[in-house]
Amino acid sequence: MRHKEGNKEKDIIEAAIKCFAKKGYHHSKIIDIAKIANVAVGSIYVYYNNKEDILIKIFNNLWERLYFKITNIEKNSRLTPVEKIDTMIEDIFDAFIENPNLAIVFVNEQQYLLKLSSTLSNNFHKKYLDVGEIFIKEGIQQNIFSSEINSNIFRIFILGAIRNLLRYWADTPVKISLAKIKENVTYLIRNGILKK
Amino acid sequence: MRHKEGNKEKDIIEAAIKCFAKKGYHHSKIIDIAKIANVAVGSIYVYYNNKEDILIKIFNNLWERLYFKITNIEKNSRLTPVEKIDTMIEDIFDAFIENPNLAIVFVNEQQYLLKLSSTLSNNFHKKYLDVGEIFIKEGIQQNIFSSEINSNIFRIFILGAIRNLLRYWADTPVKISLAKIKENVTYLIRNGILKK
DNA sequence: ATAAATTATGAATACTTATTCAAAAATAAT
DNA sequence: ATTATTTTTGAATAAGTATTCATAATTTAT
Repeated sequence: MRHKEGNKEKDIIEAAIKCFAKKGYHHSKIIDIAKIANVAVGSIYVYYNNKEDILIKIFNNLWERLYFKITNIEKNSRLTPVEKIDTMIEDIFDAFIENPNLAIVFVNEQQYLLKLSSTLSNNFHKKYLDVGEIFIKEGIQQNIFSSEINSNIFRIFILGAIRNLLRYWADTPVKISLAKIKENVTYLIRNGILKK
Repeated sequence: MRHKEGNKEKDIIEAAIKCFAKKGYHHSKIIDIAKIANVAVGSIYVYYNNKEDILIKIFNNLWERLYFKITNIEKNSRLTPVEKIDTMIEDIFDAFIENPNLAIVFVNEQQYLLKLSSTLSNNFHKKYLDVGEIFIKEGIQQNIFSSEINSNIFRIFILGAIRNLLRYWADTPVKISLAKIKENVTYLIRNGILKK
């Protein structure tokens, strides 16, 4: 049996991330992706059902990795709720440090994808959010977080804030360091803007 | 000279908002918009240069209105920096209360548009952000806000958070009231999650 | 009432682009 | 070396859809 030499499947998905980041999903043409990946147009359809399928797989990979990390945080009973949220935020930032293009695709196409991915069987994105909400509830139960906070609203609040910052950072990586952003986010979440 | 009876220009832009909200910009067809607006396909091209032009005008209208409001806040010297930010947040939420569809279009297409609108002459969006940043700097200068906060990061942080909450709210208006969301956002920005 | 000007129409056009598939190339098995 | 199997290819196909424009309808002016 013939054994594949290169890894076209991987080449294609990496090319797609580059292309989607640069032009956006809807403006990326299959032929663009093929050129970046150095394969023929037809080859893409050997490894993926269609264009949408590529995007779905990009996201599923990402959320699977993040879900793996958050379950590790959850298992670590020595961490306080504050530390859990800090670590969770750190993991999200870290996931994008190695791949700014992925960050851009994430912030731009995530919403479009939610409509499709909700039908997927292993929805790592949903699972991830559920664990995140548990952390907030723990903090409130343990009387560490203010009980005035609605955990659902907070979850959406914080993810939106991070997403927007990542987009900004990914677009202009020179202007400000991700470490600085991470620091500010952690501070703002803990203390808000008012001076103590 | 002939005088227009109805207002097709307005009908079209309102139909476009509905359609973009429901299907997304890229999946909305000109013929869809024409049907909703009760006009012929050709009429759309009488009032707008092309499909993109409609989207650009939707956003320009929105940011123009918000810019008008924020300049009024700026002029009101009796307000403290905290009150200014509170009012600013309130205005953003209010702008979408009357038109949930506009909120959906805003959160979904804003990013795609930034690439185009940056070339526009009256960029109300940019002007708006600049005034917002002034409020933060005032607060830090007057020693009311923590000086650990980077005003640029905060601006992006807070707008991202609001955008994400609006999207959530617009998608599921029954689950949670906008008033409740607004309340939580104000609280979080002031105090963070930690109990005092 | 007629002409002039304006506004509205939608079938036809032109263009883009995702997807297919028959054939070729590359590799493995005999 | 020959055959079988797998992988790759890209021109051709198919489908969709933004935009145009000649014509019609409507309103205003004379």
